[in-house]
Amino acid sequence: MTKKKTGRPLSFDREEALLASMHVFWAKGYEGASIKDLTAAMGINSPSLYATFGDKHKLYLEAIDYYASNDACAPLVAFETEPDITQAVRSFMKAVIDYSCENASGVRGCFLSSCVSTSAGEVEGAQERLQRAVLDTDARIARRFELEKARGALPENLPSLERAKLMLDLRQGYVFRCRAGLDPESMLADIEFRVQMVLTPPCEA
Amino acid sequence: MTKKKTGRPLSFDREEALLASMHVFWAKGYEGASIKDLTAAMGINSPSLYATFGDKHKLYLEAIDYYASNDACAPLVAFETEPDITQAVRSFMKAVIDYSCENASGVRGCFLSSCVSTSAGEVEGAQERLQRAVLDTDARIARRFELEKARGALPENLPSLERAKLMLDLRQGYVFRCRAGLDPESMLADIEFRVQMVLTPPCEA
DNA sequence: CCTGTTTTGTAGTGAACACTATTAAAGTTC
DNA sequence: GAACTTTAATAGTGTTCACTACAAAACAGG
Repeated sequence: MTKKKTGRPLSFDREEALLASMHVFWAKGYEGASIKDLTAAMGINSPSLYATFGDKHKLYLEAIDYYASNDACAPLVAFETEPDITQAVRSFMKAVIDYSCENASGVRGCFLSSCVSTSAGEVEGAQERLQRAVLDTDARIARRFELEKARGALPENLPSLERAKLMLDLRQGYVFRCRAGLDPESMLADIEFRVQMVLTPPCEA
Repeated sequence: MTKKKTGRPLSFDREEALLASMHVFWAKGYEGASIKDLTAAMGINSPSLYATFGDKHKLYLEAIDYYASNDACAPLVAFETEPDITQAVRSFMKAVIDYSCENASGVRGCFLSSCVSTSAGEVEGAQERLQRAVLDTDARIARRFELEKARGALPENLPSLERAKLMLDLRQGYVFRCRAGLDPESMLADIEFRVQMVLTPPCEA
C-alpha cells in the first residue's frame, strides 16, 4: 500500500497534525472548518495535507477514528482508572463537566457530541463511526460494572448495560449544558445524586 | 420600524418559510446550509430571502427564536398535555425517541441539540439563545412537578428542579443515540425504568 | 557529490459561496 | 384605470471554497 522508497522525510508529526485538525473540526464543525483553518492549526501547507491525508473528508474520518480509538475521551479514562467504582463514576461525571466546559484546547463539549453528531446526517461515514463509538462505550462501561459485580463491589441485581447507557446518556446532558454555556457549579451540584442513581439497584420489594 | 405603505403583498407565508429554513439548518447545520439550499426549501428566490430576513445569520437566529417560543418541540408539548404525571413523563420519553429518530421532515435529532449546539461556539448569538432555552425548559418541567406536588400527585420530597434537569438530560442522551442511528427499540426498552427514576423520591431512610 | 525520490512553498484552478443591482411584474389606492 | 409602491426573477458581483500544477529544496542511497 504505502510505497515509500527513500527521500525527504516529513517535517511534521502526523499524529500531532491529526490531533490539531480534530480540534479545528471540534470547534467549527465539518463544514465550518476550512482548509485554511486546518492547515494553519496543523502548521502545514495544503499540499502536505492532501498528500498525507487525501482530502478534507478523509482527514475528518481519520480524526474520528483517532478520537475513538486512542482514549482521547478523558472522562472515560478517568472512569476506568479509578479503582473504587463509586469514585470512578463520580470522577467520570466530574471529568465530563470539567472537560466539556473548558478543554485545554479551548473547545467546549465533546468532539463526538458537538461535531460528529451534527455531521452524521450529511457526511458519509460519520454516522456509522458514531454508532460504533456509542455501542463500544456502552459495552466498555458495562464491562466494568460486570467486573465489579464479580468482585462483590456491586450488587448482583444491578442491570449493567442499562446503567452503562444511563451513565453515558447523563454525559450527553452535561455536555449539552456546557455547550450552552451554563455554569459548571450548577452541574457539579447534583452529581452525587446521579452517582447513586447509576449504582443503586432497583429499590423496592 | 416596518414602514409598509401599500403595494404588492408577499407571495409566500413568512412563518412557513422560516420553518422550512429551520429544517434545512437542522439537517445541514449552519455552515452546511447554503443560500441555495435555503431558498429552494423555502420556495423563494434569494432577493426575497434577504429582503424578508436580512441575511443568513439573522435568518438563523430568527429560526432559533421561532423554535424556542412556538412549542416547536413536540416532546415538551406531549409532556405538558398529558394529565397524568407518570404518563406525561413516559410520553415525553417516547416522543423524544419517536421524534428524534424520524421526524416528519426527515431530519433526525433535535434542532437545538443537533444544530444550534454545534454552532454555539462560532455563530454569534447562538449560545446565549441556547442557554436561555435550556434554562427555560428546566424551569418549565420543574413547574409541572411543583404543580403535581401541590395536587398531591407527587411526593413532597421530590426535588423538582433536580428531576427536571435529569429528565432533560436523559433527553439529550436519547437524541444523541438517535442521531447515531441506533435502534429505537433498544431505547424504548428502558423507558419505564427511567420514568420511575425521575419521579421516585430519594429511597432510603 | 551526484542521482533519485519525496516534501515543501507559491501560486493559481474552476466552482460554489453569500449577497445584490436591475428590471419586469403584480397589487393597492385614489 | 393611471400612478405608485413593493415584490419577483434574472443575472450577475467579488470573495472564499476545496483542491492542485509546478518548481525549488531537502534528504537518502550509492
